Amino acid sequence: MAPTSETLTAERILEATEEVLRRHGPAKATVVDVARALGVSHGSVYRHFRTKAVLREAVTKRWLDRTSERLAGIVSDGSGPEERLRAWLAALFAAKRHKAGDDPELFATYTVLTDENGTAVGEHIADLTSQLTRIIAAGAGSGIFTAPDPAAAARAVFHATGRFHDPCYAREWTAPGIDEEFTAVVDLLIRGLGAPR
Amino acid sequence: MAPTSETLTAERILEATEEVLRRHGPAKATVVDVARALGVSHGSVYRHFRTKAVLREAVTKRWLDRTSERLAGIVSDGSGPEERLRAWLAALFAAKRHKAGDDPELFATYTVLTDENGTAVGEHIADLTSQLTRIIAAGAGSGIFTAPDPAAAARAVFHATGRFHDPCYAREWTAPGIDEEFTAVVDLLIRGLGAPR
DNA sequence: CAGCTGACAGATTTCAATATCTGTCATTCC
DNA sequence: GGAATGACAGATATTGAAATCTGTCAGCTG
Repeated sequence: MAPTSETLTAERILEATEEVLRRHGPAKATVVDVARALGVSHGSVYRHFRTKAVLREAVTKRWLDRTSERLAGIVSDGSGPEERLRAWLAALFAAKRHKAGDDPELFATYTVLTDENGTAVGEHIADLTSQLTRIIAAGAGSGIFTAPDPAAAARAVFHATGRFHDPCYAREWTAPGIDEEFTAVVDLLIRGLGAPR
Repeated sequence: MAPTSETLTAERILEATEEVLRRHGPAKATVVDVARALGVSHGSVYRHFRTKAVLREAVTKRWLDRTSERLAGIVSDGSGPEERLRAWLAALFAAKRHKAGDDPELFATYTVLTDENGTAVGEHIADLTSQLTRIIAAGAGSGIFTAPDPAAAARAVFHATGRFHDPCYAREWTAPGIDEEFTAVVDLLIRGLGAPR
């Protein structure tokens, strides 16, 4: 709909694809739609992305990366390890919950995208657990946490909090009492990580 | 296919329904199929179950209850609270993993049934957390665990181990390293529950 | 000549007609 | 007379023909 005369870049295609996905949903978003939105032929899109699947994967990666980048800021903020871990987990929960709550349809769209795309999700999770590992390793370094293997501890914490960040639980994120549940799990985990007294 | 002349009971209908679901899958299992399997008219089935949804719910409940009952045995076995908690969580994981692994198609069928049936699932989860509560309360009573609110602690433990019993993770239950992940999470939780040293 | 186009083959999706199913109930059967 | 039947209306699912989409590529365009 906007036949801009700028040169066609992968970036512009990704933006247009996001827009088409937002408008039409994952099932009806076609490469032809994306091309039309850019005012080019669909053959041109295939010059930048070999297949529709590759294009969708790129969009998915961008979306996931935006969350990772926001959280990265918390990893090295000023507070102590325990506060930082709490803040990071709370921020992860808040980020996912907002994505799901603010625009449920768009969230459903991206849930479909992530489902069809294990690789991008795997990298995203690796990203997140690596951030968690840094927080826990710092805590172990300063004697606040006991963690012989910080990476393993990070994975355990990540898995144990799945209920508060995994999309398959999204419908429960609006349930009353969910914040208490979150706090209960995080408290338990932090007690578990704590150095013996 | 088996026009037995026994009287038609709810029990017999449930058995036939399980069989039809096993054979045809959740999408194609019809009330007419169930009636045919019993050698009766479908009107007779409606005498015992008001709607198809009610029938499916009853089948779902039976299936879930079978798991609950198996686990109930562990709640009051001889060992100490920590071992009992470990054994119970491991048994829950093992039960679910076997259900998923032994007959993936049947598991997929019941996953559809549980998805369409929040109430039965809710009761099943209430059942399980109540068993967990008893274990944790016993541990708190003998000073092994610290748990001001055993029911809340039980819910936290149940949520934190979701990765190892929630059907939405079933595809990861065959991944290598899953046992180490399970142990890591359980260790962390048990450390978190432990009385301060 | 680098980038774009649009026609094309095969795969996939849509849509409307057709068939089946759900749930009811007047009637039949023991 | 209590349980079972089967015909029925409306809802849902299946099917196959037509439309659309994906991915390719020979040729156009600036």
